[in-house]
Amino acid sequence: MSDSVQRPASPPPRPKARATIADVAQAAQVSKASVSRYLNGRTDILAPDMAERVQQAIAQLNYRPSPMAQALKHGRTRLIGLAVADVTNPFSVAVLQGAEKACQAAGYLLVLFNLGNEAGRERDAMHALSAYQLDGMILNRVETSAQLWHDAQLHGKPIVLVDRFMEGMDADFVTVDNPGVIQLALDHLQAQGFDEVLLVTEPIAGVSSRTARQQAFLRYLSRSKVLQGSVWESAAHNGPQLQQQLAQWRQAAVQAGRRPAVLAGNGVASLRAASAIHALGWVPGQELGVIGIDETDWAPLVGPGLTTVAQPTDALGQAAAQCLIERIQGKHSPARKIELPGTIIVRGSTASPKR
Amino acid sequence: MSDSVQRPASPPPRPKARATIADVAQAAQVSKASVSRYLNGRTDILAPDMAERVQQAIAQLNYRPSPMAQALKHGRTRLIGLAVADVTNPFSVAVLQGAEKACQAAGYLLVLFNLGNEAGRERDAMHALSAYQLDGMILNRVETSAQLWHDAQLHGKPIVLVDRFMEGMDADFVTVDNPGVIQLALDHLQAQGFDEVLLVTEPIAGVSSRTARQQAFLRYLSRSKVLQGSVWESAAHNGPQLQQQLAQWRQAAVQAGRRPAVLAGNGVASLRAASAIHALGWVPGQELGVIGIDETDWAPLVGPGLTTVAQPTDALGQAAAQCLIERIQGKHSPARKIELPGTIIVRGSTASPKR
DNA sequence: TTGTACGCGTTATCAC
DNA sequence: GTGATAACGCGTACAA
Repeated sequence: MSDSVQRPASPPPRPKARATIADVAQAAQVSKASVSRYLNGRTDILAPDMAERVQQAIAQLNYRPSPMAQALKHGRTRLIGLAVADVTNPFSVAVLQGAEKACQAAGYLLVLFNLGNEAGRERDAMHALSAYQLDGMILNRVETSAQLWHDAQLHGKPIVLVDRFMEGMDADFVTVDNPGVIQLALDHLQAQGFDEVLLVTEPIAGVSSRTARQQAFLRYLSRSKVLQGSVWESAAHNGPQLQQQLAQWRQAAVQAGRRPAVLAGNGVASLRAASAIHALGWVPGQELGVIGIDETDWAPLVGPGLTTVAQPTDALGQAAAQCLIERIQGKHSPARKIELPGTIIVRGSTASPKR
Repeated sequence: MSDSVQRPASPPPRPKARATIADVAQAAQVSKASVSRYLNGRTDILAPDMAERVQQAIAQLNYRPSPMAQALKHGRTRLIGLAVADVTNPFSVAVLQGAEKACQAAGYLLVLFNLGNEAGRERDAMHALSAYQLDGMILNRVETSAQLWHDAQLHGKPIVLVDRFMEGMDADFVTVDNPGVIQLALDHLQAQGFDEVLLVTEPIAGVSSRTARQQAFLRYLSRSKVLQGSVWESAAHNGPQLQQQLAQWRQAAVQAGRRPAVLAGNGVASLRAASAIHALGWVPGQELGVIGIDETDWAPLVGPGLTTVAQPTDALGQAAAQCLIERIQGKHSPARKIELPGTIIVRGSTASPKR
């Protein structure tokens, strides 16, 4: 077992260690301070030949400063956290991509936390924020109660909220223009000749984006002369119930001589609604109109294609990240709310109903 | 503009700093060393009353040791990187979830890198591996040429490959059993009465998983008495071309009195194939059989439902992470290859063709 | 212009 | 048993 001997001396476990600033200094025959200055662009206070030697030593040793050590020194890690409710939701991934771009451009590294819809893991994410000294955090999901994590826990680290707001938190908030999205959808349905709309949404449960869409929906209805509608909350695993509800609702509408359409509140709700419709043997655009918020890969494929209102996910992610980075860099201004418009993509599922 | 004044003094920007081990020591009236011992569970070498005081001080100050400082000390960060070719691919996300579970259970934090199918960003990820002193990395995509990053770059950090292997790298490799998956699919097609199969795959381009599936496909055909087939590589944005190819191929098959089916090589290929079929006005299971590797959200919704062979994504992610963690903890053994089986999910798209 | 010395938060080694 | 102290890699006053 001679290979299990542990030499207690300095470099036993890592065969090839990273080059340090000291190594560079030695190779270039200068002091660590000079190397540091070179790295920080203080070349104006450096003799050209020294800069030259340092430059070569760095290249030769393939040296990169250690962000960890830098973090220890002045509290910044150039790490940004992104906590999403559920990576499984394509919306989250799309926002991630946007945020990633902005972070990369600004020299930050994006760290993903998947909260998996579990409240407890949100606390973990907050702990990680301070433990790993992340410079800031983009938060997509959040317990609906604001009090749970006091700002004191953040140690002054900035936070930007995406998609879901929380009353009583003064943090920047980036979201799609929910009333606008609802209006796009309902204007379109109305123009196509539908007049009875069912909003299928995930359980509202205090989630701000769902509340906002529901309220915009109801407000639109209250002002419309022709549109009527109602709301159905579809929980996780009660597909049959949704299916039954859809059947009853449609029958009543048709018997009343109305033209029914379903509006799905987001991508998940769209999937549930499409599944229920599929299970009933219906075809979107045939027995009823269908429109969904959130564009998805599969929207063009089901039936004659699903009409959707796409969120500007990439822009949302970028805006959130840029917003956060400004805060990190010390911008002091009252909390902002950034609202971006959605875009309608018309397909066959909202073809004008036969009279 | 009085609020734009910058105080250059010490604690202006961060109002509330984290508690340090020194704070705890002072509050508990002991030395930092004792606190450290307490934290590392050396309570057997600690006077009970001291332990008590330290315990209280820690609770009172809400103290947590700084992973960064620990990293500086002994090179481990308890951070694991996961570099995926493309977060947009649901397969990546599913693997991520599995890996996350295992990491969480072992007290590691998973950091996601989205390579966005760009070769350059893979180098960035490798740099981050050493710069942020990640303890290891799970790699999904990799430039097809192995030499590009020499092991020297890793500074002895372990790497585990997922889904895509690279010749000449001795790293652990976790993958679905590709020949088994192909066999499941073709056995099923044959049993249903199909005898002319087109494998639609993303461009092979040296990607090991695609190569493996293609080879297994061809091998199966060469041994089968009834099945014939061919391969079509579908590139990113040439939907029309795929569509045209499908039409020609099917017509030839039918004219020869054969029963055609498409086998899509992964989720992305499934989407492309389904789109082309949709654009041709065909229905899966009607004009031709369709089966896809990778289960997707939308598989049940298109036509009579798409038959798929699901990869054990969660298990793949977990296995990869566990594997890596063993390496991190010093396990020395020759590089392993872990192969997990797939599962077939039969739906209407592979209904027996009418004679 | 350049080098020396110290501190960031931890842990490990040594004396006490 | 316990406490001072030296490192880890880096930035930066301060001294030269």
